[in-house]
Amino acid sequence: MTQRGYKGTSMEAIAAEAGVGKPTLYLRYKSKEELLTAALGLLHMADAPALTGDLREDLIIQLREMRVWYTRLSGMPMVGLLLAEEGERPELLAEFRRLVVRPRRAQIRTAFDAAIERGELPADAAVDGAVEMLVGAYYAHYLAHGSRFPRNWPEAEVDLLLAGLRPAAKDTGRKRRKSA
Amino acid sequence: MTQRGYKGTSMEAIAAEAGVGKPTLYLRYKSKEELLTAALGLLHMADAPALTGDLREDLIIQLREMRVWYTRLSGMPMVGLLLAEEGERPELLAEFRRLVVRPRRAQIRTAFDAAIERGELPADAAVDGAVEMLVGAYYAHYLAHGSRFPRNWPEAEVDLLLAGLRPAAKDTGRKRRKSA
Amino acid sequence: MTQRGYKGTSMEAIAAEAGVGKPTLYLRYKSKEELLTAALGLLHMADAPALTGDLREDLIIQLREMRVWYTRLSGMPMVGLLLAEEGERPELLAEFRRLVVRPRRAQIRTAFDAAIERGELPADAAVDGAVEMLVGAYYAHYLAHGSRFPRNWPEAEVDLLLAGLRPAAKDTGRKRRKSA
Amino acid sequence: MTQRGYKGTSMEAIAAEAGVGKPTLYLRYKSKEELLTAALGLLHMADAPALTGDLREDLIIQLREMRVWYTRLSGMPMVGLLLAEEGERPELLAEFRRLVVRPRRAQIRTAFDAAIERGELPADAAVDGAVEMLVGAYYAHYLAHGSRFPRNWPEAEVDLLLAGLRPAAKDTGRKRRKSA
DNA sequence: AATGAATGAGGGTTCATTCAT
DNA sequence: TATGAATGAACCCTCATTCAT
Repeated sequence: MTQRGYKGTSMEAIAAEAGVGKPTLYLRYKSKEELLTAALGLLHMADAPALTGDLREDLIIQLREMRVWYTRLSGMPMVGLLLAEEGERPELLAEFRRLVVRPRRAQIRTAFDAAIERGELPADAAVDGAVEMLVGAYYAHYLAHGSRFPRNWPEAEVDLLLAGLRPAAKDTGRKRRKSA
Repeated sequence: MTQRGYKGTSMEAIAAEAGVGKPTLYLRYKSKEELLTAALGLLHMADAPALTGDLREDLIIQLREMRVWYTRLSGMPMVGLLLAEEGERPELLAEFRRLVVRPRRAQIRTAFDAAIERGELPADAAVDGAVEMLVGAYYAHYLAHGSRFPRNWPEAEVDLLLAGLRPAAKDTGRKRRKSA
Repeated sequence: MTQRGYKGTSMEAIAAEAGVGKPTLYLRYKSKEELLTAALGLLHMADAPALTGDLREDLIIQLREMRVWYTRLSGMPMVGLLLAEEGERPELLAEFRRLVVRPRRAQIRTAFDAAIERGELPADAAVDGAVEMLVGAYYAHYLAHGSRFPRNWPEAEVDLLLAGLRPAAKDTGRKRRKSA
Repeated sequence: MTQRGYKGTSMEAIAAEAGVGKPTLYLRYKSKEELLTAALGLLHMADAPALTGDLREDLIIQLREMRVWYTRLSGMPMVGLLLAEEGERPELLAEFRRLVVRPRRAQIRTAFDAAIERGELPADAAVDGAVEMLVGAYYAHYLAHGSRFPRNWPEAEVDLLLAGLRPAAKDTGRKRRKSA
């Protein structure tokens, strides 16, 4: 389903893939919409990885996981589907938010919160904005370049986020220019 | 078209919206695909706004424009469509990249480059990554919260990007916590 | 189907005639072409009638059967369809050759071969040409006069073929002038 | 038109081929049907070739011409079209009969009649049947084998017709077995 | 509980035909 | 006289959905 759009995904195909007859699907789900909503439920995220005690490390891990998750589950085509269908079927996107978007953000926030607790970050750090930039960079990169990411992509993003562009005093030396 | 996915967008509907008969569409476009590709061509971006000489200001203007553009043109449902259909019709996404994604990035880069020239930023600043985070934040926010953005969203994002999360010495005072 | 040309034969019409819905046809046949090809398969010829031991009699029986077959199955419109569509869909004509044309010719040849074996005909008789003239006369008559044939048409054709036009010595008395 | 069936021939194509706009066709012909009927009128046959004084020769010439005519004008697909459409548009076949079938038969008859006059054939020879067999052999051969004819096909057919299969007394030596 | 068979509705596309010029 | 542009109707085909078993 995640590959061909809402209309492009046929009950026939779903039934065939599941090895059952079409009417059987209707025993369990009242309609295609209900079935797809339920199918989203299978997209549970992995449990949060243990925190390492180092914010940079934690964020890199999160980005890596995010990339893996999206790659494995054809996440971007699916997100596309949800965005495209939002006007007609907002529950699908809502469900995705509940099951994927919010949990992922919560995980990342946890890393930030731990850093704040450790005093690594000020208590009023713009955590929400930071989360948005981190995960957003993934979407932006995908949209611009497709599914190929440079190997050190998570590190580069995290370093950039943490240090900011404008060197407050001296360059930390971590920043790199990305090509492409 | 931008609201219902490739399969969900019927020539019938397009024709009706245009106030013409279906065959009339086929006078101008050989197929649905051609029509949609051509439709993407109408999504030209506005010309780059003049640079103000202040990087922060320039970036904020860019983000504001981006938001306006996406809002007016139902950009996110359309991006969704392109992502969802990428597997089947990659030319559509490619065209969108050519017409929208790359030009927008180029505009933003111009602002960064000017800042570098002015000495506001080091010559090796991670401009690509920064661009990706800025525009990505838009996608991420939309995906998480829909089309409603806080009024000061551009400022918040830009400040965060420029200063970074980790205060080099003392807080600049510009950062704010966003409230979801 | 046999009445209106390939393009003129609509799945809708076929479905209606069969008393089912259009999609039902697609359950059994992947496309219109497949359906028509399969429909040709139903045109099996009857088994060869037993040989009588008299060539003239055998040929007359064959021609009679041919006429009945074509009349009953709207054979000429169908042949027309196949000829008309040969450029676009040569498999249809090929199938017809396999299922109808060749078997009929084989049956008629059998009668000739038996006659040769009995010594009624010389071993080098132009059997192929004779077959072609016999069945061809049917097509020619239909093309010139439509589906109405004189009652003694088979006899007249056969006698003419067997004796030839040019009386070798004495008229056999069997030939008759046909009246258009 | 002769290549693609009634429905398969579009006014668009005809207009394009004629180098005019579609509406122009409607100035001259009230409908597609009328246009096609008129188009049949262009299929005039060549004038009858002069008689040679030898029946066999004359018939061979006729068959040769027939073959050339049909080959050049895609006659068989056209005949197919007419037969296929007979149920719906009998005028087309009627016109073809008037313009082509009957004139050709008349020409062939002329050859026979001359032979009768010369005393080469008995006055009551089955001329109609003979004509039918000659031209029919063309159709039958085409139907069975397509547009490829053996080089000596006219001679073989004529000889067979004139002498008949059954040797009245002695083989004339002209008959040949055709292969395929 | 499960399904093979059936279908109404609709999609993209093409065609003969007609306006408006 | 000629045509570019438009269209109603129809065609092939697919899909979500439902019977009948």
